[in-house]
Amino acid sequence: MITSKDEITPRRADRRESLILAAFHSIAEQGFEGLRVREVAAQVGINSATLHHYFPTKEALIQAVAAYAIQRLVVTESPPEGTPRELLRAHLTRLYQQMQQEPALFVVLTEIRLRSQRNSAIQQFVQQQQAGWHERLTSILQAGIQQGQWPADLHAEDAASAIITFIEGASLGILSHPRRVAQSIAQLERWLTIG
Amino acid sequence: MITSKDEITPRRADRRESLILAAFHSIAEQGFEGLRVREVAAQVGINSATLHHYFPTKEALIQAVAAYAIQRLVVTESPPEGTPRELLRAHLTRLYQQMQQEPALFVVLTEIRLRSQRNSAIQQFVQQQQAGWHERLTSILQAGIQQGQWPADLHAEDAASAIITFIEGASLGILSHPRRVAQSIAQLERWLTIG
Amino acid sequence: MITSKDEITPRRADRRESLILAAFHSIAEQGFEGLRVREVAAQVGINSATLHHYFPTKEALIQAVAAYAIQRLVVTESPPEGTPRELLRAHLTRLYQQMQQEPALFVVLTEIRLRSQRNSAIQQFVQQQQAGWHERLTSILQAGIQQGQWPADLHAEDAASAIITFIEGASLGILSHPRRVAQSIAQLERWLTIG
Amino acid sequence: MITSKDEITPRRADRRESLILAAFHSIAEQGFEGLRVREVAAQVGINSATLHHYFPTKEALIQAVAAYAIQRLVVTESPPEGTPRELLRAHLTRLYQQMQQEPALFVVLTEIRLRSQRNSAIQQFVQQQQAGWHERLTSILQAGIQQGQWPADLHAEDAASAIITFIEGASLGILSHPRRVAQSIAQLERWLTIG
DNA sequence: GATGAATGAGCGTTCATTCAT
DNA sequence: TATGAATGAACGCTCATTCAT
Repeated sequence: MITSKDEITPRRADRRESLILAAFHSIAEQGFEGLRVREVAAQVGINSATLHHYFPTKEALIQAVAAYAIQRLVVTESPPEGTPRELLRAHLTRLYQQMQQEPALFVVLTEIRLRSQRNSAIQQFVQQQQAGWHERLTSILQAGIQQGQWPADLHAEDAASAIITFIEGASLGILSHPRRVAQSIAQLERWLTIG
Repeated sequence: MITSKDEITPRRADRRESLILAAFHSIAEQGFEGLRVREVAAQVGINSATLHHYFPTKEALIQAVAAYAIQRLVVTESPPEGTPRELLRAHLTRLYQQMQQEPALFVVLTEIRLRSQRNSAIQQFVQQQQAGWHERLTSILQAGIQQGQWPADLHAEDAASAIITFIEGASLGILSHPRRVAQSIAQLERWLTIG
Repeated sequence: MITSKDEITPRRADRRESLILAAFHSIAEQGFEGLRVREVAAQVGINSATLHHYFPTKEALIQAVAAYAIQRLVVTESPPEGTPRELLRAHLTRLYQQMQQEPALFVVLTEIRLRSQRNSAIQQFVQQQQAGWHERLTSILQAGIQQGQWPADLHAEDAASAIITFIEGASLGILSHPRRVAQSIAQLERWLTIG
Repeated sequence: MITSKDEITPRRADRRESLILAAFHSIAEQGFEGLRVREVAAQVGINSATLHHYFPTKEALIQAVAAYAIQRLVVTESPPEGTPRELLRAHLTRLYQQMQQEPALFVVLTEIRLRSQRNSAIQQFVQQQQAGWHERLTSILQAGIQQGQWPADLHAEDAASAIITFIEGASLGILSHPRRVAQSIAQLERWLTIG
């Protein structure tokens, strides 16, 4: 027998997620500047006072969106089978595909990156993600160097940093300059001799 | 002999500039989200009503800041003497120095880039600047290819795009991840064989 | 049994009405020129932000006041028993009594008449009311002519127009020239041979 | 020889008049609500600060407009030749013609009438004008009664009041309901047996 | 007399948040 | 949990008026 109590928790989680998604899309379309608690609540079909039962403050909602967006960008997933070159290629390809399929995610991520400079809670998310991402890229590159797929004088760490910097630049350009981003990715792959 | 009339125009221009600068720093520190006309006016020591004497609306002030910031980032300057490699190297070095000396400019530029996706007036500024920048990079690279400084199979346009994408990523990281940006730049210069 | 739900709507309606009344009196005393939403809200004992809970804009409040004032001036009521002469007499008497009892209503109505020249929403209210009023007056007069209470050569329409014009002039004078209005009404009734 | 001093006074008077006219038209189009000192000044081609050399306050300008408008409506002019009936007929005809030729004057006069209820300075102008007007109408009517042009039981004073009330109602309707005003005037003239 | 610059006071409106129900 | 009502604080902006030049 299902009591109402059994349902409350999943319902609560569902609604939290709906609110995060609604906020996410608001930010994608109007930036943090245009984010309105009332609007987010309305999109989910609830009163804005009710939203505060799920997120005590607007800031809490924003943090949840930040966590959600960052987790959406899977850059430290468990590596599938493949040589380092294949892994790196797959990594970039996957990111670029995601950029094309849901540019909104990358717009939001850039908003978050900018906001992280003034918001320590968000900064932590970002730092963590970037650290893991950098580590993973470095380990792929180092493995490749050891296997002779890249020259021994390639700086694995620097190249990892460059890839991240690059992807962040692409995130910023994907919506307004998609062609430039495509060219950039192609060039990056050539430099990494995985093109 | 200096009459009062001679001074009136410069004074007005001065105050306009002061307001733009104050707004610029507000945006650098708090983003567009945190930009308040009262605060900007106070920073300059005037009443907010007086600010509207110089900028009819907040939006006009924002556009002036955008124009100012974009013009500060000189990426299409008349080329100094040098070979294409030297030119490109100087270009990147100069940008990186500017990033270190005034990271605020790059933070604001990123804010502007983001806002340009929702503001057509700003979008025009950005488009124009990016077009000029891309053109200049391409011409440097093509000249270098012709002179044999870069392999003939280097895609000048793609590389130019990659450099821009890259610098935009660096702009986003310069404040919170300066080390990563430094490594990235070093790697980019190696890829461009100008390191 | 009265549930809270039963009460919510009347409460909301009550407050709306209170606000309309407060705005009405503000207009009566200070004209549209002197109407301040903060003041209206304060008169009702609420924050001005709360007023916007009931009326999204000042203009919406003004329209509600216009509708209220026009509806207060009942000039197209279902006719009570009586001959056309009696009806017309009762009509004028009633209007004059209302002028004396609540001159504020007529002041506000004049403000509305003036504003209707620049405000199409209000213009509609006014046009509708005047059309209905004119029609009713005309039908009373025509009935009277048919019954021989007025000479056959009386222009029912013209007389109806004259009565309306007359009442509007009286509305304008009732506060500052009550004696003149009294004399005017007396004279009008004599001309209509109902005095 | 004409010195600049000789010219200053007439120039000053001219400019004052221009400003009054500009304010008059502003009020006619937008009411007192929409009257802006800056706009009036701009219409005359001067700075709003300069306007304050001619009228110390907005209120002073408004009073000047009130005086101007009231003086424009000549209702106490020295009587031309004619019988009382002819005089009264000419009086009404002239007013109606003026209404058709420059309805703006009557709109402004109604604004002034309304404002006079809250502004003692304007109230004086209005009272004075109305007193003179009423006196003149009464004397015409009384003369006519004495000469047998109107029945002896016509109340001269009441009829004078009625005419004034009537014209004020017509002023309010001339712009939005010209047909109704025309019918009203025709009816009034019939009642006065001057039609 | 004329003006550009400046301002204080105030305006209508917004919005995240609180609270009684 | 859900909400309508309420609010304080603030926002961008307006405007008559003042003042130094």
